[in-house]
Amino acid sequence: MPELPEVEYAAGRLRAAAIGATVSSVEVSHPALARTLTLAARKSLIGKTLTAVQRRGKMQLITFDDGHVLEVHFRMTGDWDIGQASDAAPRFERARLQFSNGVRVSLVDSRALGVMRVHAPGALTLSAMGVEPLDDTFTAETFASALAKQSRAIKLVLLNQRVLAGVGNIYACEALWVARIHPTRAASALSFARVKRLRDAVRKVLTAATNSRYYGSAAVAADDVTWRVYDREGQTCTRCRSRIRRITQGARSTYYCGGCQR
DNA sequence: TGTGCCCTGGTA
DNA sequence: TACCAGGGCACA
Repeated sequence: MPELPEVEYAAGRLRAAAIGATVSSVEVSHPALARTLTLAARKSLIGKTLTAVQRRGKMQLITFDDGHVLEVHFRMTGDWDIGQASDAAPRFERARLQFSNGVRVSLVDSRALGVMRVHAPGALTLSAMGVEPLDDTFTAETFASALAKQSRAIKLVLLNQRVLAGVGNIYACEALWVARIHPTRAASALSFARVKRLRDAVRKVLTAATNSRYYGSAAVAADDVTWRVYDREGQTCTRCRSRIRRITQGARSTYYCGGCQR
């Protein structure tokens, strides 16, 4: 599922295909998406030229020459399918942006949980979002300060986009494994040494995924990368040979090693 | 702070 | 055929 590395990769593909191109049509083919990408919103993009694609957390912010911003969140199963106008519609196509240069950008999203919405010039505010984990501003000190205010389990805090923007279930599990931290530990109870280890681990797993040829979780489909703990319930930990366990936190599965994550 | 909802393809 | 997966949000 798309987390920070996968969204960054998708944003890069969109940049390469559509920066400088002008929107000729916007179509929506799923009622759930039409609730946020309304007819008026779709019309507001017609004739506008795409000038930038930025990523903030798991969001893509697509800016047009008049200042309108198209916000896109892939949620669970979203992705871009980029091709030509003449191509057959991809499977699970939920929305389509057609550009005057012939490029077709389709949101494909099997579970249809993805969100697209348009913000008028200057209307978008992102102040509630947490720090970007790959930014230089994400230090052990700032992380420790943020965690000190959180009494909830560290795994749940890692998923909180107001604390850390872009980390999802997979990389949260993986980072906790790398840092050897038990997922149910209260965030505020972590020592500074553990916070530092976790900060480094988050950056390590995200950087590794971003640098991977297959870009993180996309590689799972290609069978080229296996996770250390995620989706490995009952299997053996590659570090200590203990059994990988699965628990539920916040209605999501958490995988961890019962031996080396304390 | 915890739970349920939105969604639907894949899996048991 | 029933259930599971889960990001983000509303609500209790």
